[in-house]
Amino acid sequence: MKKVRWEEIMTVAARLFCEKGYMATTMDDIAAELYITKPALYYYIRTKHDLLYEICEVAIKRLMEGVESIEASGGPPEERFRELVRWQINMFSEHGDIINVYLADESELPTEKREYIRGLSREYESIYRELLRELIDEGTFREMNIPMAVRAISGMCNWLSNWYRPEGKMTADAIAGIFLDLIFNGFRSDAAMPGVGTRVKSGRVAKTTSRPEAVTAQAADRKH
Amino acid sequence: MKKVRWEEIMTVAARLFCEKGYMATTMDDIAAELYITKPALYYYIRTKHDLLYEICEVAIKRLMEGVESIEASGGPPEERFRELVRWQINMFSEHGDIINVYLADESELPTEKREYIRGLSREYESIYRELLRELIDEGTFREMNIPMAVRAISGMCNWLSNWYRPEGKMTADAIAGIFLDLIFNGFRSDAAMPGVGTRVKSGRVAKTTSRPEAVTAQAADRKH
DNA sequence: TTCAGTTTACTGAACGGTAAGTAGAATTAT
DNA sequence: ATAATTCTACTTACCGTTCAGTAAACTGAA
Repeated sequence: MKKVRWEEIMTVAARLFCEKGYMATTMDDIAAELYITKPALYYYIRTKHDLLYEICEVAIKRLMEGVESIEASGGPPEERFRELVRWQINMFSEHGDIINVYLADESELPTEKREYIRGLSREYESIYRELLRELIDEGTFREMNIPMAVRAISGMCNWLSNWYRPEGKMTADAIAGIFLDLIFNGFRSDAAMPGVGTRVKSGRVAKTTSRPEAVTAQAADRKH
Repeated sequence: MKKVRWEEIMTVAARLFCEKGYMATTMDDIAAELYITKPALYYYIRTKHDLLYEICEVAIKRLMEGVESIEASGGPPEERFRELVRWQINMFSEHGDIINVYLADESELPTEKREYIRGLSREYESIYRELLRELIDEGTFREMNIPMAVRAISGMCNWLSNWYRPEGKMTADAIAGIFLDLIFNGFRSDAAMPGVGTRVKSGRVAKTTSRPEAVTAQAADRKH
């Protein structure tokens, strides 16, 4: 079955692009990993760029799928927001190769395909902005510069590509939990509120805290 | 003067690596930009990797310089933390090319040099962790998973490499102001606090808020 | 016999890097 | 002061290698 083989090729290509980078991976590398020759590889694909394009498309579409099903769930904004962050961070453990390739090498795509992918990614961002708007309107979040807040949150999440290891101590869910705790409960201590002195070790507000989670997690870079 | 020419070469190389990526930039590209031939370029440098290495080293060292002078200033932890975030974000406007190359292509360095650079970057991170520790100990911040909080903050800041344009509407200072506001004052609305309604809008501590800043800022990617 | 899937053998272009040579300015010797 | 020498800053021409991609022949199963 051709489809099966094609998916194997995509998986291997994504892994190698992720490990070494798109430009540094040769078609011979990919072929060798599949125990075939380079021309055999070209029997299934047209160009190297196509490979990258398919990977990026799968990545952004998988991101969108999650977003759409969360939006369709009709839950309260806060829960939808939490689900969204969890989904995005989960991508790094469930589909690490493709999301890392997408984040690192999307810029290597030929202009037209790159613009198409970026269009999808703008759609994705706009959902984040709308959700933040809802959260502000319902009074959960305060007024803020929405595009900048989205960039801050995206940055926290997407930066996982620079340190997260699936085999590490921190699970994606644990990371999402900590990040959401920081977003919803802030960094500041209750005791730091002007006025009273002693710290109340987050009385009730922050009971979704992260404390029990491992306090360390090793880092090491992805590209060898 | 040879030093002068060498600095020109570094500047041009950083710009091209930033625009097209290290791997996609050829030595002829760099030479052409300097109106000389490739061998003339090799009169000044040893290898292509050296070029990348020097750029990364300048980037991380400039980051460290700032950190050290801030630490030496002996100000209160909160002010040092704010200065640190401002310094880091300012790197993107003052030395955008080198920091972007450092963040994007450091992984292309040959093993030994890469490890040296990563050692420096670990030192840099540990300063962040220590500062967070101080902030917690003095009661400004609550107990938290420090390494994860550092990653969240680094992510917010370093993600600038994916959307910040120096010629855009948002200045580095404005961005730092917004991010610091989010970190110190959180996302959550005062009204959303359970129990009692109004919270003191952090009397003095947080009057550096971002609200008046532009609510939008265009994004577009760096690599052509 | 057919044909999907594969191989061997190759092309053309581009790459990082080098060898060898040189114009002209700077330095030294006479 | 001038002639001889050395040095800086390059150039032309090229090497060895690697790359994406292809033509055409082969193989084994239905």
